Amino acid sequence: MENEEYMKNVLKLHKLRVTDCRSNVLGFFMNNKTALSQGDLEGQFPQYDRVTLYRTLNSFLDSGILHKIPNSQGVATYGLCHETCSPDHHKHNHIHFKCNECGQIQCLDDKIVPVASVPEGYRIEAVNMIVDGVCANCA
Amino acid sequence: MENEEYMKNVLKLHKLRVTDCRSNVLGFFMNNKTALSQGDLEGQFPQYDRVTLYRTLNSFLDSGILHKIPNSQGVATYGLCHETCSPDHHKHNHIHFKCNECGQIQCLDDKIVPVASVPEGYRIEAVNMIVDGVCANCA
DNA sequence: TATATAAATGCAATTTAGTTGCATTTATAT
DNA sequence: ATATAAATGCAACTAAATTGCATTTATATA
Repeated sequence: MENEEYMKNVLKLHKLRVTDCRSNVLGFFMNNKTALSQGDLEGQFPQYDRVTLYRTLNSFLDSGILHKIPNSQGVATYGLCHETCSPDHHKHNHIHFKCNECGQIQCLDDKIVPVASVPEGYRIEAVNMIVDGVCANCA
Repeated sequence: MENEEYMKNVLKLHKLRVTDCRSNVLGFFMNNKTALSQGDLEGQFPQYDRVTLYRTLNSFLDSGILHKIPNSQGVATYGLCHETCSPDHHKHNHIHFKCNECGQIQCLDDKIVPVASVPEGYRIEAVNMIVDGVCANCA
């Protein structure tokens, strides 16, 4: 378990009120190397209402603590923002990796998304790269 | 409207039985430059049951006629496979573009996904690149 | 061309993910 | 210490997708 004070500071820095739910959820993300879903939170924190967990995720999204990871449908997954993100300007130029064996989704924070090419007249606002395969643990 | 015979041949080539629903849905995809969702099909084909449309999409996915396009949640969208795909080996090395104005999702068939880099010991099986921005029509 | 059969369809019901409204509780600025 | 704006819990609801089953249909083959 990470330092409780540290969680509080992160929340305050993002202008969020400090509550038990937020501190614990943030700590869970910090101690996890993988992306997490609403379902993961429900499993970990039965003491909090589903709706509260949804709203916690959304407040973290809005404040730039988490980013949503695109996938091929199903459940939404979220990853910690390691770069400095503001609500309306997320910068996630790292690659996301989904292991087809264990199902876990990771942010490859040190793997930069390569430059994308689009047709004449198109404007790029964000680029996401999702790699599917087998992680080192499962290989 | 495309040639009815052509649709039938495509279905037969993918070892699918030829039905009205499948021919019409396939034709709709062929005449559309953009990716389509279940909802798009329901709007276009009120004569078919929702469940039938779901199953049509899934049979097209399984047989390699369509591929699923990753997104940041919401509804699933599907695009025609232009390369030759088999059920378990889809090759979609083109970039997907989502316009934030009109909401349409396109397969940029001639824009190749650049090479991804992953950590030591990771194996790559598929790479998806999704670009968000504004298309030429909306710019 | 007729027919057996495996597959596709339609309908009802269910599951799962996510959202909304509202009363109550709580964090925090003063 | 307290006013108040925000967070929580609960119930109800919406939307997306799935499952089971009876009926219909495509198609292989006799």
